[in-house]
Amino acid sequence: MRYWLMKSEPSEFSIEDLEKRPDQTEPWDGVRNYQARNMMRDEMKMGDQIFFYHSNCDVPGIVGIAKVSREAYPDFTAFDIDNKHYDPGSKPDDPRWFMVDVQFVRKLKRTIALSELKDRPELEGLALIRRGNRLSVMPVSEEQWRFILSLE
DNA sequence: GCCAACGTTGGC
DNA sequence: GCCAACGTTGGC
Repeated sequence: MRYWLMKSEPSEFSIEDLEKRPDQTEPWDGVRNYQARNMMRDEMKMGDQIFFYHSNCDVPGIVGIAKVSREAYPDFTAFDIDNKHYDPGSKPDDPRWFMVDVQFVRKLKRTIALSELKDRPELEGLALIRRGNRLSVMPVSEEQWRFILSLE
């Protein structure tokens, strides 16, 4: 099993929104970055664990845990001309963008803030805190996963 | 293939 | 709201 971190703006979709879904599952649509797409399409497997990260908010940081509940399939929002993630270059018979479904596991007891993660030498290699990083889906090593949970 | 212009992300 | 750091686009 592998570990990941996925970013979402809580004003768009928060961990609370995921928890409130009837089956607590949601398609992770709207990713329009090739690196992030490749990880979802090629590497994320059923049951993989995910840190749910809130970005672009008062206290950016890790707020909860989710897991992969459906492996990659075409992101249908790319086909919908009225959707803000519409991409005319992606066709149903030749899709450009893929997504996975994620399912709520639990909220953390507290937000582990980005500022706190940056202070930890143990997390030096974490993609999230590399300068200029803007990836919305990124891998987390098992060691990093355990260490971050120990901060909770 | 180069690179300037432009758009987006996301912390602050 | 500002702006650094990217990624993408498109003219050449």
